[in-house]
Amino acid sequence: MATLKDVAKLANVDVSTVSRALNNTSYVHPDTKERIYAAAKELGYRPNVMARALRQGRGQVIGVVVPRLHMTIFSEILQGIEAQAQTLGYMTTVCVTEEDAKVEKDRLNRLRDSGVDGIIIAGTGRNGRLLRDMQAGGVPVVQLVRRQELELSSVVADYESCGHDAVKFLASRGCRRIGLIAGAQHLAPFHGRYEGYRKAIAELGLEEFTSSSDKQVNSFGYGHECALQLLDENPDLDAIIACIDVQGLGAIRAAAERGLKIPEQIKIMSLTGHRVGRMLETTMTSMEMPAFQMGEAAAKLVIEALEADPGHKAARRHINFATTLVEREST
Amino acid sequence: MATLKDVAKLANVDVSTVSRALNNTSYVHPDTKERIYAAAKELGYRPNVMARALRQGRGQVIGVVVPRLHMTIFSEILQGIEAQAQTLGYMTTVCVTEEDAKVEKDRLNRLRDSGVDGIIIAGTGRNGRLLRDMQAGGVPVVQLVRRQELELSSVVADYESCGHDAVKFLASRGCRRIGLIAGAQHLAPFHGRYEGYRKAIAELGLEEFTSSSDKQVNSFGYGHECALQLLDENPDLDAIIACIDVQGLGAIRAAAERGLKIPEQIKIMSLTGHRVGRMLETTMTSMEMPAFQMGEAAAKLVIEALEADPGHKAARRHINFATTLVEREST
DNA sequence: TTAATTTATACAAACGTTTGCAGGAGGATT
DNA sequence: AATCCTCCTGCAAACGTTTGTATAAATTAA
Repeated sequence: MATLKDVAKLANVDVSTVSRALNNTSYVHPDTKERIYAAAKELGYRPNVMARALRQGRGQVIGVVVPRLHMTIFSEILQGIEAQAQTLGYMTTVCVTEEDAKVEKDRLNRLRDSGVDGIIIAGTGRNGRLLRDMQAGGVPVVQLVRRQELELSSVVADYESCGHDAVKFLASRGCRRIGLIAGAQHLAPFHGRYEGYRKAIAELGLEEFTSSSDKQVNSFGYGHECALQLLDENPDLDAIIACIDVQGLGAIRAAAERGLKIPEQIKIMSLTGHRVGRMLETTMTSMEMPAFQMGEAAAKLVIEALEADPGHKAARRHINFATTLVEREST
Repeated sequence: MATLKDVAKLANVDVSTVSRALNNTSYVHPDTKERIYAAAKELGYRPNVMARALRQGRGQVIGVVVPRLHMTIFSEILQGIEAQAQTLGYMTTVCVTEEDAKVEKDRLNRLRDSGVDGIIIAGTGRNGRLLRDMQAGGVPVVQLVRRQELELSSVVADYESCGHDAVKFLASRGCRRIGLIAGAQHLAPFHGRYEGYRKAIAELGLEEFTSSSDKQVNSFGYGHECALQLLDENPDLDAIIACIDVQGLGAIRAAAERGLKIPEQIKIMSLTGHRVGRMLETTMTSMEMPAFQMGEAAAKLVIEALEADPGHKAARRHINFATTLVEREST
């Protein structure tokens, strides 16, 4: 691998001049520049990212921390992050926590040690202190999907209106006994959706039906179990709202097991569409989240923060994406 | 951030001694060691990964290149890679190519420049030269899912027997007119499955029915279009094999659109289960691929290669995972 | 014409590690 | 008593950049 030194030797100048020429960072005589470019090209010179990182104290990398990828919205968001980061010249390193706060802590420390310039995290909510420290230490942090610390920037969807609109929509379709698979209330997205649900139900003068479980919240099983519970306790339910798609699939299964026809006897919808809904046999109505764009936004946010002012003094920003209802066969 | 120098000063020794003590890389007097540990702890010392990377020429990072993540087997494989890499002390940086050879080339170069120690790639097959160069240049490369260069190690599933077994299975269920959604023949997994299909069909003395499209191969639309074509050209088809789950979903939709009952009138199965099958309304029979384990294997392979011998002289290894048939309601 | 400015280049330090080499102290072996 | 290990530590170089400072030449301003 050719180094700056090699190029300098070939072009008959000092390494500093080569550096300045290649980075356009100071005056360099056009002729010299020419010679340097030629030399660099001839040697196939490519700057050593590690050396640059050491010198500059940052390595053009952003760290992404998610609970999991498979069968979740995060795989799509990650694609958005990666695409945007690449176009801005950054690499993306990803850590999967399996929703374990210990693992999350460890990964965050590793990321910091490895010198990432910024962090995007869909967290467990139990490492707020560490995250604030990192932000204070000059590594901007953007919260993804789950907003947990107001002191940190975030990119989320409007969960409350999402839950609210879903109820209103179902009511407009004639539903009066609407259940919610509530999800983990300590996580903002689930809590927000519940709030929206609750308010809409109150506004309409209806009764609340909710259910939760201590299974892994991002799963088919969670939806299945909760839906069964809802249906068994309230046989006259006419709609079930699931917070995420895989839960919705579980609910569909549960309805089938109880011999209920969708959508005639019961309507089912999801509040976090990630385009699975339209692939099903009975396509599922859902509030679609612009996952890819949310990823792009998060990447843009964190990179702007770290490039704009190294002192991270910029005000925190909270970006709220609207969700759009897509009606399909399940309602 | 405390540096080695700070620790050295506090412990009253030279930085080199601190380095050796902390890395257990040479004799250090127990008392001195004690002092050094104490000093390091007091200062909250954490080694600077970038400096170490520069010095050692490698940064404990492996690069992963995939065509996409969302709704594909790669999101699960990536989880396996990440988990294994982390336990072996490596970070994972991920690049998404969208199946574009130009993008792939660019990402590979960026990865190389940024000093990754190894690469795991599910590639387009059009950058073989570059990949071989990288391997020759000391950066081990492992091909993932798609084996394209025999000179490089690989982790794949046994596609041929997968296609073969599927046909045999369907035949055992009484099917005689079995169609295949063939996929992109320039990609090994699809080609292999076709070969298995072809051979089994021949052994059974049956007729071949295949279909392909020039849509994005990893999609619902691909499966849908191909299935419609198969069904319209051969109304008496009694089974359709899709290479991957999302294609299978498309095929199910297509069958429904043609008014065919599953599994009575037509059986449908997928050859790359990634656990979507069991969540559907009509659960889908599929050859399940141990995606997570394949990811783990790939990570282990690439890390062993780079740690075992820096000269990368080790023989290439090809790991072939068996797939297991899981029968569900669609057959 | 002289002083001030701009342009162009080189020197050298720094970023924080790891590591080859040298050397001192002490014990064991000849 | 000389030699040879083993244990322990420090010095200094190196990894490949970026960047502050110095300086010389060319240009402009006064």
